[in-house]
Amino acid sequence: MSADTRRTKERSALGREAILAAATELAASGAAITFRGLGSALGADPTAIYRRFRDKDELMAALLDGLIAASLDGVDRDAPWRDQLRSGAVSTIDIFAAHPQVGAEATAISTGGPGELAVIDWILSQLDRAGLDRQQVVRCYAAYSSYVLAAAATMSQQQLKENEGVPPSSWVGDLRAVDPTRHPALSSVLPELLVLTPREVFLEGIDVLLDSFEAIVDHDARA
Amino acid sequence: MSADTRRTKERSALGREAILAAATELAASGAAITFRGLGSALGADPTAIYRRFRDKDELMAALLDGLIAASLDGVDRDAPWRDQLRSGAVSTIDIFAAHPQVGAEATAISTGGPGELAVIDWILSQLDRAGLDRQQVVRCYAAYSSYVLAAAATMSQQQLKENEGVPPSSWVGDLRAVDPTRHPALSSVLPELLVLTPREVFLEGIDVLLDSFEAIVDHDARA
DNA sequence: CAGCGTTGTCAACAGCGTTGGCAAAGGTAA
DNA sequence: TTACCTTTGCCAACGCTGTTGACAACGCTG
Repeated sequence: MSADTRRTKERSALGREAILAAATELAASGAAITFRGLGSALGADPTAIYRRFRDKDELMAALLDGLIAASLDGVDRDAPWRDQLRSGAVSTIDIFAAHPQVGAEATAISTGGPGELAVIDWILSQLDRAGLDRQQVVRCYAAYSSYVLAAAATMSQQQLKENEGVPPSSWVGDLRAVDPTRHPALSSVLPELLVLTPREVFLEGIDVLLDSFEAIVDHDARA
Repeated sequence: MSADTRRTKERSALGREAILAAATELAASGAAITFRGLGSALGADPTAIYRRFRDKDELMAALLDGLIAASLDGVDRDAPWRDQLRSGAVSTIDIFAAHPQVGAEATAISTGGPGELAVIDWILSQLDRAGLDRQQVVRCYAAYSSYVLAAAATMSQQQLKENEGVPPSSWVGDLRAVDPTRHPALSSVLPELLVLTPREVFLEGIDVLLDSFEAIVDHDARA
């Protein structure tokens, strides 16, 4: 209404941030992220988005970068390194599960955005604090980040399926009809497998990974 | 031509296996898997595929199951457990990288097919051979399989991007413009990070994971 | 005032998965 | 043989998607 609120270059209501905010909200609602849906959510023409983003890939990358950045917000930056890395990982998959479309449809792993840079730097500094040398910092960073990102993306897709009506089956599919003679090792631990949820599976992996990091630290401290 | 070649029920050239073979070949060629493209590759109408598969998800799941099963073929089933698990993991990501469309477009992690069952049983029996008890077998299986599958799917997408013309950038995006004051830990190990390829990153993760499994075995043997 | 770059709108295109109707081809029984 | 019925492949069409080019309205600058 009043012209006071707008300053230079604020003539357009459709800035990058407005679009990203609407898209994030859309993703959180569980709806698919489409140009037409996004346009109607913004009260604007769908193609107006092309004035801010070259194509959908760029939009999804920016969206993904925002999610990655948000995964750092819940982390206590004064906690021990292991606690920080674990809570960051948990926070990541929770945010991805809350915005399934972004994680599932984002084709690129690397966003190249500020959020990704901040997270990379944070992971590296935690591993440095742990007492690892340069080479092992890189090695452990690679294992940690590829595991967390890949698992988060995977869980996004699984979450999508559940939202679409597919019943929350066991994370390992339908195993009720497994033949004990053909797959003895499988049928022997079947009860334990069936109760696992994808989230628990992910947490197991993270703990195994962090155990391994600690073992490296201890081993080096001894030498 | 001659009617001798066909026997009972061979009237249709479009069995499930024929479709899957054509789709696998199509995926190996790098082309996108679409009903129309698959139809022309088969010399048949695209919609004929619907007589064998309910929808594209079912087709992709069957395709994925075949790839998973194939990842076991190159493994020496008499080798030590650690060598088997490592070569199985490498074989998995190589096959996924060679058929990027399948890994990238397959929405479901779990195929429910015979290939998946065989691989699950194989992983579990290797971990059992390693000397782990039931609970730890399940725990390590969860970490291993979720890591391998998630990383393989991720590398499929990355491979897709490269095939489409995106230059083979560093696995962690464009980091040349990183500010040392804002991201000190990052810029300190930047040289080591930039030379990493996605494949190396994956292998680092696998070795870290297998190290961790061995540590569990040793720790239990001592107690 | 005139000119220019920016921004939002509109119609349209090609591609995708998917559906229902229809015709031809076996197998089976009278 | 004749008649039927199920299976199988073809065809046209639908609704959805991302994306493009042309066009009009706007604010800034000379």
